[in-house]
Amino acid sequence: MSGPNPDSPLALTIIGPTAVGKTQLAIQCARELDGELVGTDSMQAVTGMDIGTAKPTVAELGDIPHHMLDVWPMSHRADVVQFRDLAREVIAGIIERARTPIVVGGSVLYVKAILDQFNFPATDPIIRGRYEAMLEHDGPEKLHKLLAQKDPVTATNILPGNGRRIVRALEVIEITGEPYHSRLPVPVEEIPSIRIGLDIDRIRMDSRIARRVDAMLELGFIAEVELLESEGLRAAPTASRAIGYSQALAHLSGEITLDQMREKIIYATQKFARRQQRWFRQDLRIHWIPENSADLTDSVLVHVNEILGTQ
RNA sequence: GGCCAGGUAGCUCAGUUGGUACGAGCGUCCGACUGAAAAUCGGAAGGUCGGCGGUUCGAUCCCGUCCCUGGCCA
Repeated sequence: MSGPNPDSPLALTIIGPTAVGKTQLAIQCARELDGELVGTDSMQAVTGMDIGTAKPTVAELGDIPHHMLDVWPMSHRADVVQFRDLAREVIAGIIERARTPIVVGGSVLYVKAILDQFNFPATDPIIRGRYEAMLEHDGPEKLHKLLAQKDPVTATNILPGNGRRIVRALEVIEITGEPYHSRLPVPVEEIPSIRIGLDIDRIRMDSRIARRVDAMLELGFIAEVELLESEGLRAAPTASRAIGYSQALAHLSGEITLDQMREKIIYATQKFARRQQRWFRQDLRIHWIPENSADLTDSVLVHVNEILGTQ
């Protein structure tokens, strides 16, 4: 297989629900395409959250660089814009080195934000904080009424119970003085990319997830959470809510048994994977390949060459 | 074998003092989604209310009987 055409730098993107084997495939593709991996996972971005996020290990990666891991301390609140800007810098660097960026993930909004044109209105912690306090105090319905006064169109696009989105809409309106336009944009590529989706059937997916959770427990997941807890995990806005970690914290404080924790983590992960699949299904640019193909990497490379050949 | 409790949506259970099940949570499916997205929120589908007989104008609810589950006693 030949490498990418240096005259038309193209990123490869590998997506799919959790635990399908994206990382492994990405590593193999990186070997074939002289690539470097770019993570798009909001939780793998956090230092110290390793086992529970199935973060690729040094042993797995070998000499393949994997960017966008461990870019945030645990106490950091995840931030799409910051992540997108960092990731785009990283991708530009890879292209400059005449290598292939291989985007792997993960968090759908992050993938979209990085690869497509995606402008986020500004944010302001003070204004946000004020509306969050109001949400806490008055509940979402009251805030929704306020939103309806300031921006009736947006109010009809956000359901009255969705406090989170109402707060953000009010924040943006106050900062910009304009309506919020809370509609997702029609995707326009910012970074040209071949998108590969790893397809998996439900039954296999569910059992892979269950096995992965058990493997995490064997690898010492609980000990990892205990360590993070001692470093302040409970107070971390994003990290404390990660699947697995939140259940482990509940177990460590005696709310649930180890078995219950295991069950809950598996369920939550399966639910998450379903949500991811629903997201991905909407993106018609994705070329789907069954995860259990005998020659997965080759299938990807064939597709890549087809695309490059037609340019 | 006897006694008690229970058999209502895929699961855990509400409920109807007899008049077409206001069911709930979870799951499932579907949808929304712009600075916490492993987040946040919404919609829909699903039930001959254990079987069979009886009483009644009418039974998921009353009576009889059978089956099943759990507990206690032998």
